[in-house]
Amino acid sequence: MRITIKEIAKLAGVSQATVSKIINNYQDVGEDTKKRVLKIMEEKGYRPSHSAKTLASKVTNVIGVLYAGKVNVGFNHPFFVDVMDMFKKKIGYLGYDLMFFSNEKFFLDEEDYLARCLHYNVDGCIIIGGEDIQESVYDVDKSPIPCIGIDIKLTGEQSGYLMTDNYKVSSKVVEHYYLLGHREIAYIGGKKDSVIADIRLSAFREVMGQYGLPVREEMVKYGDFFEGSGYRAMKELLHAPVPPKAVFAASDLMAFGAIQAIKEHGLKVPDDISVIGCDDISAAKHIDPPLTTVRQDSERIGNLAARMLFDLINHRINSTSVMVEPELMVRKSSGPAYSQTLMGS
Amino acid sequence: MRITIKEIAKLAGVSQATVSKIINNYQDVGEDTKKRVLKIMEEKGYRPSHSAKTLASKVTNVIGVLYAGKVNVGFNHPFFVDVMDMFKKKIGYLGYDLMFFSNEKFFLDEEDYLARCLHYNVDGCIIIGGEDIQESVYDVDKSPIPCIGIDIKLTGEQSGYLMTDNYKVSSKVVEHYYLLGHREIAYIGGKKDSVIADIRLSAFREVMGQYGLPVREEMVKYGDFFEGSGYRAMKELLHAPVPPKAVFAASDLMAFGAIQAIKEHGLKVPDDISVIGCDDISAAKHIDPPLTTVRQDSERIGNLAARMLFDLINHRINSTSVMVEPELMVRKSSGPAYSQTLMGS
DNA sequence: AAACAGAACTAAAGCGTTTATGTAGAGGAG
DNA sequence: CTCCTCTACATAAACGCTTTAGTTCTGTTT
Repeated sequence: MRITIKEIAKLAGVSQATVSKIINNYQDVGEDTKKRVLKIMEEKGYRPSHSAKTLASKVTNVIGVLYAGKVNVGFNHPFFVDVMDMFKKKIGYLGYDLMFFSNEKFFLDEEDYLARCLHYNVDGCIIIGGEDIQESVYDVDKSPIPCIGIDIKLTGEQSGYLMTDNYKVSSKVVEHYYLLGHREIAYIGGKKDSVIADIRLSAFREVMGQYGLPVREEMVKYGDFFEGSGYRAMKELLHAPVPPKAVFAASDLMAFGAIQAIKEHGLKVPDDISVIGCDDISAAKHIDPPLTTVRQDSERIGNLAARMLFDLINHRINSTSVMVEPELMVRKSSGPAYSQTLMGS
Repeated sequence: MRITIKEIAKLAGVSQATVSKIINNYQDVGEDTKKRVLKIMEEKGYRPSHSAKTLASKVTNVIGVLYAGKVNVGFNHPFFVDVMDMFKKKIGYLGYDLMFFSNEKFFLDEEDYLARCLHYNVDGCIIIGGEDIQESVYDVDKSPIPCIGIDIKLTGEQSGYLMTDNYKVSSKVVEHYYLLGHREIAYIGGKKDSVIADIRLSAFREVMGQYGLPVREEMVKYGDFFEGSGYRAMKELLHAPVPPKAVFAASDLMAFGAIQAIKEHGLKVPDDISVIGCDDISAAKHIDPPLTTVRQDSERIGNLAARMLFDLINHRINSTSVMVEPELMVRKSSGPAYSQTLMGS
């Protein structure tokens, strides 16, 4: 059936050990035997068995990919997809393949992430955060398995994490609006219990304070990151006694909803009201007007994640965390505070 | 270190075989021993070793995911991402995990897909097509490993494939335009050597013929599926002696480019020129005007792929292929042929 | 010439499972 | 009471690789 080391050894007239050593680049093998054995392997189409190798050596060269959220953000989350794309490239280059664990039932336990990791004996894993984290992911954080979290704080001995500096997300938006002359900014946030939304909101409040700007509570709304909630929040804002002239939505989709609401209200973006989103999803630059938004550096995060995980696995570093700077993509949906007045005068 | 069957067996006072049988639900084990052993496994936190199990049984419960294209479409291809998302859910439910092979160097060979599959001993694999297929994927098609191709024709004994019915893609667009009164339709296709683009174009020609409509060669342009090429193609079309009133672009991004070109030319969509795209990417409904486009049923494809692969693995079916019907998403970018004239009169 | 060192290789145990084969004991048929 | 059939287990080999601890041989040193 399968061509094994044993057969190669027999054909080459050497021992299994020698063949194994050739495969693994040991030094104590003669040049000529090496050539002869390699030739036979080539001819016979020898393929090493991953399971046998793993069983014997305990090394898999496999990285587990865990989605920690209760709702399966899966593949189609714009930010995580970009991160993973880069991560896969980098970690692949370093010699690892990726294992995606199914979210469905597993041996004995339903959502036992650690069990999955131990089962496959992964060399390390990457944990994708998000909202509504399942507690059981922290079991692998605490285990000796090296792991890197994206948008989730891992504090284990062999863990590290990466996330966008969400404080800077808010501060860049506030600064941009401030420079455009805006003095009041409305905020459409994510779910109240979302960690990230929380950081952004408190950063927003803090930075506003630094610029000496007030934050009226009626100017703060909560959505769910999706379009409809942005639409509804904006409707409410438009019906406030003094509607805002500048809005910061914590996701692009909510910003889309907000723009829709503004248009329906007979106003123009950005002439009457400026809107800034967050994420820079691909649609952002195609809508009307092209959306000013905050872009997370997903490439850099994916790249760093791969490198950090590699170093963690090889004991080159200890537990670390890094905050990655976001970038403000200035497009057409944000404009000066008084353009309307100026045009009207 | 690791808790093994052996230890469980010793603790329970039974043989390894008995423990193994309990894990694998064999019938010849007494109820009370079963309970006792399960309890001990639970207490000791026993986790089966995948590699040992695989080595002994030859079954991995792992599906390999192969991207067959030379350019790494990776995770962020809108259509394939949706397909994979559904596929992962379904196949996970059936008890399989997913292995993504890195595109980078591998043992001995650079791009030897079959080697990867044999190395990991996958139970089956899913092959993601696209443009510029690497010949070596057909090695696994021809091998006894069950595989399902998405947008790639696999004809092996243990293979099957799924793709959108690209004939219908063209025919639905032509029919829609025909019903709106259009009699001439311009076509902006993909790369000349792209299989899928080719099917769509010849289907376009054929269906146009069925409706008795002419296809002037100057109304057929080739792009590369990206925005810029759609923009350039449209520019050319606009400068034709008789510019078209209806355009079918073989990708949404090219449609975006075309719309941009039309706007810059001082014309309106759809009043002056109608545009239809293909893919229904998320941005399509957000642009101005919302794009009429053809949607591939990625959920259905992912779902079917999982089921077919499962049946192939378990010898419930033989080689099969299915064409999945696309859906025309009618939005605002396509309108009646003579609206301009009507409005002008 | 004896002793030794290093290079090139081998033997065999071990990794954690599965599984074919074997067997002890209980119960039923004759 | 013996023989047979089940049931409920046990034994041990096998899976394909790695790795430790040798072993053999060649060449150098004293």
